Amino acid sequence: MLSKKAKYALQALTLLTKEYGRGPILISDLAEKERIPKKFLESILLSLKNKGILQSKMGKGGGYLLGKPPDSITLGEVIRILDGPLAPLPCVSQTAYRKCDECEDEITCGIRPVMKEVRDETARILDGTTLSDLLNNVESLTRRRKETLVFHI
Amino acid sequence: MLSKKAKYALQALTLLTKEYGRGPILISDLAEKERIPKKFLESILLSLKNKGILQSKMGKGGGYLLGKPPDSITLGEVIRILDGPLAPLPCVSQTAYRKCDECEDEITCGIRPVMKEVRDETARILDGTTLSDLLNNVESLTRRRKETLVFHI
DNA sequence: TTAATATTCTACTATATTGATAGAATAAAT
DNA sequence: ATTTATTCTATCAATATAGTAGAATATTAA
Repeated sequence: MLSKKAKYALQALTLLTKEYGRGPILISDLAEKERIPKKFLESILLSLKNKGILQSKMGKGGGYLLGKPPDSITLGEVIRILDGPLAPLPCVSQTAYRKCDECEDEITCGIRPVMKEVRDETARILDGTTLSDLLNNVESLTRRRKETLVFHI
Repeated sequence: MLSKKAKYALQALTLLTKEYGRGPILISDLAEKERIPKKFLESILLSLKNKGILQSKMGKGGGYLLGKPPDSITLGEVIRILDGPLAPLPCVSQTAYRKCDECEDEITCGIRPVMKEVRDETARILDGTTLSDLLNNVESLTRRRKETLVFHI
């Protein structure tokens, strides 16, 4: 399961994507609009900043903004920063390989190839989806709902 | 990440698959062979028994055995019992749907369709892989390694 | 029917992770 | 200087994970 940290991050980033190119947004605005505890969001945004996903400006007129174009930021990138590797076992992670501690002999482990496939499919999807895609999703889903509402009047 | 519980379960089940049809195996034998803390394995096997994956026999000559044929037990089934739903968000789980607590409006959430795809691919793989497949993996990997060793003599 | 064997049940305990908060320090703008 | 915001340090509560101890129960066999 995705942690709240990662979920909150994606929510805040979606908002920052919507406002991309229009200057910095306050933490408190993001927190209020997405109903995220402000101090908690603060630490999330800071981690994202330290990894280059976000930029920040201190003082009046300051706040947070995307550190690069939204079509160059993938969900995989963001989730790995907040929740760690996507792989279900350390021994099949591409970005953070580690031997499983219990594992005697990785080469003949029958579980590994299956988990490798899970990690590859997960990475394919999440590394192939950008913040722009996320915003497009929201917009097309919102459009679709409005049409349905009109139809029902 | 898979918990140790689920990993241990799959290791023990692989062994029980190998011995399928040859009567019950002692917890202590499973624990020793797979280097799993015995008391911990005990509780894992009990959960699997309560869900019909395993059968048990008490007393002398007792132990654990598969509750149904190994080609009818999927990894998805086992992992859900020990780690809960496969889905990265409760709102995209097929077997344990719940509304995300923070989520105002699920219908227009841009994250949801992506996570739905992740859960669908994960379920496709894990519900499509059985204990027999796991054992086949081990055996073909072991064969392949032996051939390589011979080649190097 | 008693002893031995093995699972089952109840109840803990330690450690790590998750989700969050408080307050001082620092930087920028006016 | 004052105001505005992020940044840093420290801490905290709740929950989940990993593991342990020991008594209770069921089965077999002598």
